[in-house]
Amino acid sequence: MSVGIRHDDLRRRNRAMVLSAVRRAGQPSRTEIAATTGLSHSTISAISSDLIHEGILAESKPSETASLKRGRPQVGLALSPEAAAVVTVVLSLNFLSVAVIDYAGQVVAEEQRRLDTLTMPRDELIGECTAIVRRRLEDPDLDVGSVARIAMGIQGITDSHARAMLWSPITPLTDIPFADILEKEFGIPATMENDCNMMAVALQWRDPDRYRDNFIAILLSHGIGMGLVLKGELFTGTHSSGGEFGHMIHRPGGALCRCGRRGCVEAYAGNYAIWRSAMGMSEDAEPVDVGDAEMRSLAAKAREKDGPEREAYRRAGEALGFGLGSLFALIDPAPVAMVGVSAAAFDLIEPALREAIAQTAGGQHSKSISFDTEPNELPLIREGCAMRALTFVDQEIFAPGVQARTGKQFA
Amino acid sequence: MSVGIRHDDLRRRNRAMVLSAVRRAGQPSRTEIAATTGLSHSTISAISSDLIHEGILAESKPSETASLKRGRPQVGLALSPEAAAVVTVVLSLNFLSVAVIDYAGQVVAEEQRRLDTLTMPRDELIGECTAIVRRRLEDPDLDVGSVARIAMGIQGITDSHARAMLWSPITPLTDIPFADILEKEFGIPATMENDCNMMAVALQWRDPDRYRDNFIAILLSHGIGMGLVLKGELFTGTHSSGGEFGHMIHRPGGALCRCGRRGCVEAYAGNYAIWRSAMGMSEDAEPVDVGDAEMRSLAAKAREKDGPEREAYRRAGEALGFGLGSLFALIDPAPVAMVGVSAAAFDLIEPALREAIAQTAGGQHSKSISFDTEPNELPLIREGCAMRALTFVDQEIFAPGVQARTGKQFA
DNA sequence: CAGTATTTTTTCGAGGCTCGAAAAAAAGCC
DNA sequence: GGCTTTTTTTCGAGCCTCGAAAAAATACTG
Repeated sequence: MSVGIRHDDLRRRNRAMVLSAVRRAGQPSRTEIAATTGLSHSTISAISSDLIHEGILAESKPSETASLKRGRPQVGLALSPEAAAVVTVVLSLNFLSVAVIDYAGQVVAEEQRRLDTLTMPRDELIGECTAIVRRRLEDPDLDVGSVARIAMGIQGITDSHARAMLWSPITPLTDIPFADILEKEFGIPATMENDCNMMAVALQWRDPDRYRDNFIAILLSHGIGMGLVLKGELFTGTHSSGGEFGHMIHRPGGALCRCGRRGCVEAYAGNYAIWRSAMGMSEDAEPVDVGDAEMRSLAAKAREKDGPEREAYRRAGEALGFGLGSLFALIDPAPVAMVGVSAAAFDLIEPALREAIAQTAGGQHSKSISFDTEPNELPLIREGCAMRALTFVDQEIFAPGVQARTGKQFA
Repeated sequence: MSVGIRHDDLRRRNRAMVLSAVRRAGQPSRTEIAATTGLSHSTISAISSDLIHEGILAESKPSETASLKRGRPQVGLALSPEAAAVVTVVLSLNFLSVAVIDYAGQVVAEEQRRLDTLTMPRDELIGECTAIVRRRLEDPDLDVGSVARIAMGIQGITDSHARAMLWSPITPLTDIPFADILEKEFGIPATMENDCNMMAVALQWRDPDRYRDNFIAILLSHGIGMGLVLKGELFTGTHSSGGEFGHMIHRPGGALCRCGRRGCVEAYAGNYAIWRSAMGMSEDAEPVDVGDAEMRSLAAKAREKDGPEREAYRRAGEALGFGLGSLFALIDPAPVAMVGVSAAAFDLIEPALREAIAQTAGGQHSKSISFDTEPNELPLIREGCAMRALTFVDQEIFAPGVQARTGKQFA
């Protein structure tokens, strides 16, 4: 049951609102903030004065176009970079990447590392993750505010509380409580996020006009993943991280999927599935890892001439189309972003995909569905993790209950 | 962008919260309301005193068990029946039913009518709907507060603003703006709701323990419909009313569906599909209407001995299972209520359904998924419409901005 | 049966928040 | 340099919620 609004919540929520408006708009003036939040000028003045005194916001020079206008120039408000910092950790197949990001969202330090995730034992994998974070945090050159949050992203299934990796294609290991591990190791609140969800979060910040209330981010990589935003909010399941779009059933009893079941969308559209089909292998053949370079040359071959390679992409498009069609039957069509190495081959996938969608209930407006492609998923995932961590700081650290705020103010 | 909280909103929201607590709990005392809302006793005292003076709430005798306890007995607060009234209109195949309901949720008048919806011309269908409402409203015996809302429910697709019927299986007519028609005719705000969504709303009120945050209501009738509640809120699409579960693709290119496409879940699990299959007709045969009595005797035959009837139900279960499995891959498993005439034959459907789910990604916890059945959909739909209309009154009429409230208070 | 204990509800003053109006500030314009 | 325009701050008023204390209404106890 939702809870009543107490009097103290008022200021707390409006503080969060102001911070959110500044993060979104970049350097809005107090007047602009008043307009977007619907609060009065006096309230915005009071809140921003507080935030400036607390070192969370800073006044910046008026924007360059300001000199054209008549009256008193607007003073832009910006996030104070040194107010806090966050750390992002992205663990993907054979690759680990960490970044330290200031409160204004700028990357101030980073480190990347290749490692063999598929064969690494549990302790070693965890050890690599904590070690790389420790190196960045203990770097004497690092000059940021106190680190307030760690957000880790991983391909696979995470639990619904964003605490643990339950299963991932990058390692045979399961149920690693990364959030707890990082919190215990560094004493900093941490979360474990699903990669596709972070892609969706990043898209929402990168292009809010296109990706606002309802959209879908699909990862076309070794596996097929999905991040779904509905009504402006990330949709995550009640038990696990999010939609297992790749494991919707395309053909009951069909091709063998990495998950062990048959007929999943991924068993037709994952890299290994496209490869398997292009090589003329059986649909029952065990999934194998295919490198990005191989996939790119496969796509080149498919573009060159009609043959089993092109047919493999066509079948991938068909599977994705039926999957999307079923999804659209449930949630109404929405913009789609295709991310990952096979998104670079979307020209080979799109025709069959559109044809399949058109045969489904969700395909009534199939022509109006627009697709965007982004071949490189890692920057998106990192960006999503960063924004996730930063908005947490905005809302939970810098706009807490009154007690905590005054505590900080006079400490 | 979400908007800041203005000072006046505070009281408005807390009033709404109190009304909601009373509607949910029945006859809670002020102390109980304070506990569930988290507001202080003084605030609850002030708000409920207002609401009582405005005639919206009334004190009722303490509950019978009160006499056991020691101190001052709790005074129950109840919704004042005469504070307002709402009207529900449910239009289904060959059947029109209207009820007038008081603010406390009791039916105070009703009328039902058989009519031939499939052949009726547009004007006549609209005319019947407005006429039956007019008769109930103008009945001199009717003794209720002013009617504040009309909620109409219909099987089929409604637009996302709950204003119009876009398409319905009960009539060849399309795009009837019932909400506008009713508003214009009676000067009372009206909405046009989807039947399955209303079933879900009703279930949430009937059994809040079982149907709270995430659950699914599936209508097994001529067509297959779904009402979906996620995070405690009805999920409706952005363009149309809700999930077209029945038109998810079960077998690409498969059996002919009423919608004209092929392979939809409905083309295997709708009454007409079960009938078609049981009678040994082709999967391409045109869908025909099958009466409830025929369906019941079909189910009886299927229970009696193994044969084409039993096989037809088995195939229906398989289609429903794969559809549910795909859905659960996206949203995590949740309790399911099967409603409608074929829900009475769920014993015939369930084994194949569970088997199909177990083969899908959503089926990991398939044994834990629980099904409930309710053969009669009409009472549920009406109840959902009633609650929808009443909660609208709670929130929009009795907890409006400050101006309107004081206006009402002193008028 | 009167006094005490217990629980619910109301009252009352304090503190905090937002708002509107007016004032102050900071420019460009003439 | 005065006037206009726009932004920002200041200030008093009005609400709202809260906590503490008081009042109300009952059961228990000897």
